Amino acid sequence: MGRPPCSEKKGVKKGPWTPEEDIILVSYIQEHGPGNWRAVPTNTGLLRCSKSCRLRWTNYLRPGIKRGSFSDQEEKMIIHLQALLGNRWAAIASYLPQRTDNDIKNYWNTHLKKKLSKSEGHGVGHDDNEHDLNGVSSDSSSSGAPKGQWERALQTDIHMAKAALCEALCLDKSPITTTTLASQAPNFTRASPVQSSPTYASSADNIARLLQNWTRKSPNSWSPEITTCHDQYNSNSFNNYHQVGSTSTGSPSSGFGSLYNNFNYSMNNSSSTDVSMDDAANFTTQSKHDKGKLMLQDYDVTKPIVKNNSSHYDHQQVHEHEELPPLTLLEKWLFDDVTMAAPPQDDLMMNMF
DNA sequence: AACAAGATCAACCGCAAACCC
DNA sequence: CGGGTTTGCGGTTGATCTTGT
Repeated sequence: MGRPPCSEKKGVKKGPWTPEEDIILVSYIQEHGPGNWRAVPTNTGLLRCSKSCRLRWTNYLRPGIKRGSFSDQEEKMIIHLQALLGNRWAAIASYLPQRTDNDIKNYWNTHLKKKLSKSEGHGVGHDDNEHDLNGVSSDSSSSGAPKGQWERALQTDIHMAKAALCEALCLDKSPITTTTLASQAPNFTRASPVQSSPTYASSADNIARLLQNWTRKSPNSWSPEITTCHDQYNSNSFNNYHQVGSTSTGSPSSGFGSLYNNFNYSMNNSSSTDVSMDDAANFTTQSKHDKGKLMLQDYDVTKPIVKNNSSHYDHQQVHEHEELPPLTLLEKWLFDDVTMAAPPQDDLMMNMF
């Protein structure tokens, strides 16, 4: 008999998070940093399981998350990467640091799958299995996929891991991070003011924005380099949040005001700082067991390809360079529209080295 | 205006890997 | 090394929103 879901525990709440809960969680993380999720419900009094807290943070409250509709470039990247990596959303998300794996997964399932199946032509009698534009199974690990495809996907992973390592070790080369990756895409703007998602998502986004500078307050914060995007974050952010919170939940809790002041502090002290895409890309979480040491984690672009191939790749070694590995060739390929219809061949990937 | 169907997406669940003792 | 705990990931669900009739 397995462990029962945490939500089955007595007094554990399920369902959508309220703005009040978000504030509590954010406030706690602002103080202690993410990690040690098990302690979060206990220490905050939130009636949520640790898992739920972590999910809420990583998917919605974490700074640097972009919400709203996907740009064409993002869409193409996802299609490319999905073809390359299969349904490894976390790996794909690491190339789009502003997007969460959940977001990408949803977008794939709701938009791209249909789009691709349409573009594939009008029912040449293909089955329900998803295929990318190139006819490669979208789920390279699925049992139905031919062995060759699975091996190919694995080999590609290894190649890309090698590329990342190789380039990371090239100190004389100026690194190209997701910053440049993103900057090549005209529509890759941070936190687009035009939010397609209506109420709650945008309110969570506002909290995330407010958090951009929270590390300034937290001496023990795990990511001291994170700075704030002051140009976009004005007090309206919180006001919007407040409004939304009020409408969606009736009325905010009494503790809301003091928390607001708390966040306002951050905003008012953010005027001299700037944020870049690098900040989002470098946004790492501290291992609960490695306090004080930056660790490569989910949203670090050095990690994606090797996530499941750690034996091929020395994370620490790369990290010591304090720079993200360049992805020049991949970028070139990913943003090359011409190659949309032509998958990367093994020999092409091999030529990277 | 009311209802149904479809679309969207936040959140949950289960599993596996990572981690610690 | 083994067992227990924690974390991360991907698949899935279900509530809510949107669109069509």
